[in-house]
Amino acid sequence: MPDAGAGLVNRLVTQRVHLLRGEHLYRSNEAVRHRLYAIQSGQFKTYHLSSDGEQRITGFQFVGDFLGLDAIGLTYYRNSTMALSDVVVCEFSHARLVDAAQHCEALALHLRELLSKQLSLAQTTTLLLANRADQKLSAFLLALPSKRADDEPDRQVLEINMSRADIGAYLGLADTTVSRTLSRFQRQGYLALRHHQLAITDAAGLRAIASRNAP
Amino acid sequence: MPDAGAGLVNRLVTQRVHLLRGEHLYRSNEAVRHRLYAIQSGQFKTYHLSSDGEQRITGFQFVGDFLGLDAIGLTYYRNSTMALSDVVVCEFSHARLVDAAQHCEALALHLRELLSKQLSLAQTTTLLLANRADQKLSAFLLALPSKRADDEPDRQVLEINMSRADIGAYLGLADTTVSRTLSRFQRQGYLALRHHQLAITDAAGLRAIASRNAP
DNA sequence: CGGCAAATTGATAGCTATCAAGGTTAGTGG
DNA sequence: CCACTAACCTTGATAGCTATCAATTTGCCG
Repeated sequence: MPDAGAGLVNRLVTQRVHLLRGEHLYRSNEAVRHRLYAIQSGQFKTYHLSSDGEQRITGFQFVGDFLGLDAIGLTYYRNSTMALSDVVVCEFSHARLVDAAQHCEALALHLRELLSKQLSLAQTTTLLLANRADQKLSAFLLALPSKRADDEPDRQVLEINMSRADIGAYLGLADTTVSRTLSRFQRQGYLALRHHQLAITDAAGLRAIASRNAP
Repeated sequence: MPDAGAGLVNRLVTQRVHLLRGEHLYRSNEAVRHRLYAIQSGQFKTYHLSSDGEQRITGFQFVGDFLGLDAIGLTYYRNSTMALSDVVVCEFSHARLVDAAQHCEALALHLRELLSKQLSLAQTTTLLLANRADQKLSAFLLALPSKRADDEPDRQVLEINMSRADIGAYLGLADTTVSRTLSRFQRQGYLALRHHQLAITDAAGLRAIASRNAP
């Protein structure tokens, strides 16, 4: 959030919600509670249930991302949002936020830009439609929020709390293909993976894979 | 647009823009003109240019869809928008729209809902990430806006102004695969295709293809 | 420690990208 | 109005990739 009304925004936070790994913030077909949520720590996944019971992952959300923006005009939630790790979110009342925005043009502008940015981002996600598995996966890994290692500039560390099956459902790949490709990336020295910790050791190499059409 | 201020909205239209097939409404990296556009007739495609010059289709837009919503907070456009047929769009000034929304809560609500709906839709597009070509293509065809034939209830007629290559770039398929799959759908009696006119003759069959995971 | 879910890895069949060759459509210029 | 050209579409053959099935291994939680 911008400086323009940090105190104001803090007064709009109705509560801080703690969830454990596996718990839902809301589920599909529940009545919309007209709340917005900002992720303070942890990771989420949002998904639809298809008619045959399969989960279709629509996205992963990280620290700083907002949840609930896509439910603003709705009566029932259209997707389910599950914590992939223990998480903390700030809860806002949408009505009070709108009310405040009426009297603070800076806040209103920020809200519009936030929605527009989310929209732009959701559309860009289409970049994941590359046709080869290594392209999808390298683009996916590079898009994840990561922390640069202090000592090595090209080494980026990040947390992968989602399962291989989740990644596959998101990218349109079988979980075995995700596992295979990650293993191959390790053998080829692009990354190191241990438990839920992933370190990208050759970001330039991954970018090359993600962007090349023909080898 | 809702009844709440139809006259008001009409006064916000700065002009009607006519474009020919192949012309651009705006291009990537152009300065944002702070306009919103509502499609009155025709079809558009929006795309990114990847580093190697390939077009990545981010979406197709049809009558009633809005353009420019994803550029609200930006200085430069992040995608290019091209007319796939002769088109007519209504141009709005974003600033004047925001100004009017300040004094008309119904309009403000409608705008928020519009953005939220677009966001929800952009996320749902992830459904196109199915792993088989016939699933992608059947889901794609069913999502296109169509007119029901008056005489036959199960027959839906729609216009396909985009090329096979465009569809392929959107779904993550080669253009030959799109062509092949469409041909097969015709042989199997799911649809009839002639020039840019497409008729879905067995929507239920296509839905079955789109939703089944294993045959 | 035991049971279970997740991850890895191998073998195989099926699908799709690629390369290549006509055929068709649409748009251009005479 | 017609011929021509370029882009688009279709279709075939082949190689490469991925889904699937299956068997282990690893890690997690009670």
